[in-house]
Amino acid sequence: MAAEKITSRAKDYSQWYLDIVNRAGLAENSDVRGCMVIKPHGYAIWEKIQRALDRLFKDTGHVNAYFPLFIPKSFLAREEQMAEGFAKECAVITHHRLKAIPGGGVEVDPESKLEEPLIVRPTSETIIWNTYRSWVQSWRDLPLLINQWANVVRWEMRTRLFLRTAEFLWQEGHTAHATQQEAEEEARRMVEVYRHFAEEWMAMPVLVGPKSEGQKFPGAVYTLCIEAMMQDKKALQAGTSHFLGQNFAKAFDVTFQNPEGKREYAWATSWGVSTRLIGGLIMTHSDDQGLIVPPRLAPVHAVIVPIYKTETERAAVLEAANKLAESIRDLPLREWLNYEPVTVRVDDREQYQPGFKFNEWELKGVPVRVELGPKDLAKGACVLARRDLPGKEAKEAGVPLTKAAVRIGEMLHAMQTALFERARKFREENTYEVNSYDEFKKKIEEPGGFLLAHWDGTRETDERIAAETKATIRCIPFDRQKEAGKCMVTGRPSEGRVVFAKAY
RNA sequence: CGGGGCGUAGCUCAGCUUGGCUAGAGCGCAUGGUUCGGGACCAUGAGGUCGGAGGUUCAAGUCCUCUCGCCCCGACCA
Repeated sequence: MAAEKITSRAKDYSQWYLDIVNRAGLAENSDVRGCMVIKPHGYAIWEKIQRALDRLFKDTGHVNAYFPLFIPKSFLAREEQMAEGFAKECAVITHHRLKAIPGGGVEVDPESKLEEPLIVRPTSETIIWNTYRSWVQSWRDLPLLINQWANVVRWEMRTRLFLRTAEFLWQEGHTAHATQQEAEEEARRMVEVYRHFAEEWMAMPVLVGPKSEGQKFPGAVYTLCIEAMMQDKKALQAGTSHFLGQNFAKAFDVTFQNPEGKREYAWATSWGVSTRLIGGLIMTHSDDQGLIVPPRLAPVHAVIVPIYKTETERAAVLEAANKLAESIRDLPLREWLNYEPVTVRVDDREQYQPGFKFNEWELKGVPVRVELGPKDLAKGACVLARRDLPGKEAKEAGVPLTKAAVRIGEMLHAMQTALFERARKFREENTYEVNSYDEFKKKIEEPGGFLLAHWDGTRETDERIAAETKATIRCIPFDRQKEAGKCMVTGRPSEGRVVFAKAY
C-alpha cells in the first residue's frame, strides 16, 4: 500500500500545517463557517495547556470565575476604542425564539425581538468591569485577581484551524488594582508567566515586550506580548497582557475609597492566551513526518509497540510490554509534569503491523516509542526512539528492560530541552539587523524572518511600513540593546531596534 | 469583504469540454484467510439525494441562474 504522506513543509507550508492538524487528529472544520471541531487528541493538548497555565495563575494569586457569554450591545459602546476595535466582528443576537413552520422547518419568531440586542463576547472586559462596579467599594476590596476560561467569538472573514477561528477557547485574566504601579506590575508579571509557559512547557522561545501603539489591544494603554517565530519564519503573537489604565473603570464607573477616604478609579489589566497556542506548538516543532509535542504537554508520553508472530511470542511480548509500561508510569516525573500522570500506551491492536504503528505514532507526536519484539526479549532489552530524532539511525537499540524506564525519563527531559534549543537556534539564524529601508524591503521578502531595525516610534511610520511591506512591528523587546540610531524610513532618531516580521 | 480555484463514496480524485443505459478508480471500512522488526496481501462485500435550490431539455453529475461551503492570495484580526 502506498503510504499516505503529508505534504512537506518545503513544498507547501500551509498545506503541511493543514495535513498535520488533519492527520494527527487534532481538529477539523465543522459545518459552521469558521468554527472548528477540536478532536480528542487536540483537546487533550489543550487540557495540558490549561492545567499547566491554571496552576501558574493560581500560584500568582489568581482565582477563576465565569462571566456570561452574552453582553448587552450598549456595553461595548461604553469604551470607545473597544467599540471601534471589535464592532466589525461581533455576532449579534436579536431574537430569543423560533417557531415551527407547519409542514417542517423553523423560522425566527418576529414577536421575540429583543429590546436590546446582545452580542456574543469577543472579549469580556465590558461585562466584567460592569460587574466589578458593585464588587469594588473600598481599597480593601482590591486587588481583584480573576481569570476565566471561556470561549469567545470574533466573526473572522478568513479562518485557519487553531490560528484564527470564529469561535475559540481561551483564558482571559481581568484584574483591578488600587494603583497604577500595581496594575503595571501585574501586566508585566503575567506576560512573564506567559514567557515562562511558552519556553518551559511549550519549548517555544519567545520575544517579550510591548507592542507598538498601532498594534496594541483596543482599549489598552499599552499591550505587552510574547511573540514566536514559526518554521516558515513568520511571527505568531502567542499571548498578550494589557495595561488598561483607568479606561474601563471610567467607562463602567468602578471607583473605590482609598485609605484617606477619597474616591478613585480602579486600575485594570487583562491578559489572555488561546487555542491559537496549539497552532504555534505545531508550527514550532513539527516535521514532515507529523506532529511533535514537547513531553511536558504530550497527552501520551510513550507508546510501546509489541512485535510478534506466534501466539506464544505475543503472550510473552505483551507481558513484558505491560510490565515495562508500569515501570514507566512509576517514573518520578510528577512534579515536572504538573502532577499529571505519565501516560503510556501499549499498542496491542491486532489489525495493524508494527511499521504502520510506528508511522501513526510519529504522526501523532508521541515523544518516545518503544519497540519490543522476540529478538529484544531474548536479550532482555528493547529499542527506544525519540520523536524529534527521526529515522532508524537515531534509535537506541539494546536498552535493557530493567533500565528502559529510567532511560525514557532521561529522553523526555532531553527532548524537552532539545526542542527549545532547536527552535531558539532557528529563530536566531533567521533574525537579521537591517540598516536601510531598501535593505529591509528586500530582506523581508527574501530570506524573511525577524528584522531588527530602527524606527522613529511614530504610528505613521509603523503604518507606512506595514502598508508598503506587509511587515509589522511585532514587539519592542524588553531585553533589546540600547543603541542610538536613525529610523530606517524617516531618519529621525531612535534609541534602539524593534522587531519587524510578517505575521499570522 | 475583493480576486482566483474547487465541491462526485469516510478520504483523494476521474467523468463535465461535446447532455444519453444500472456513475467509476485508488485508499479507507466490514467479513474470512495468510501475514507481522518502518505505512502487508488475497478473496468477498457494504457504501453515492454527484454541496443545495431553481431553470433549460424527451433526458442533467454534465448546460444556465442563484445560493452555501472549503482552499489559496489580498484587506482585517489572538
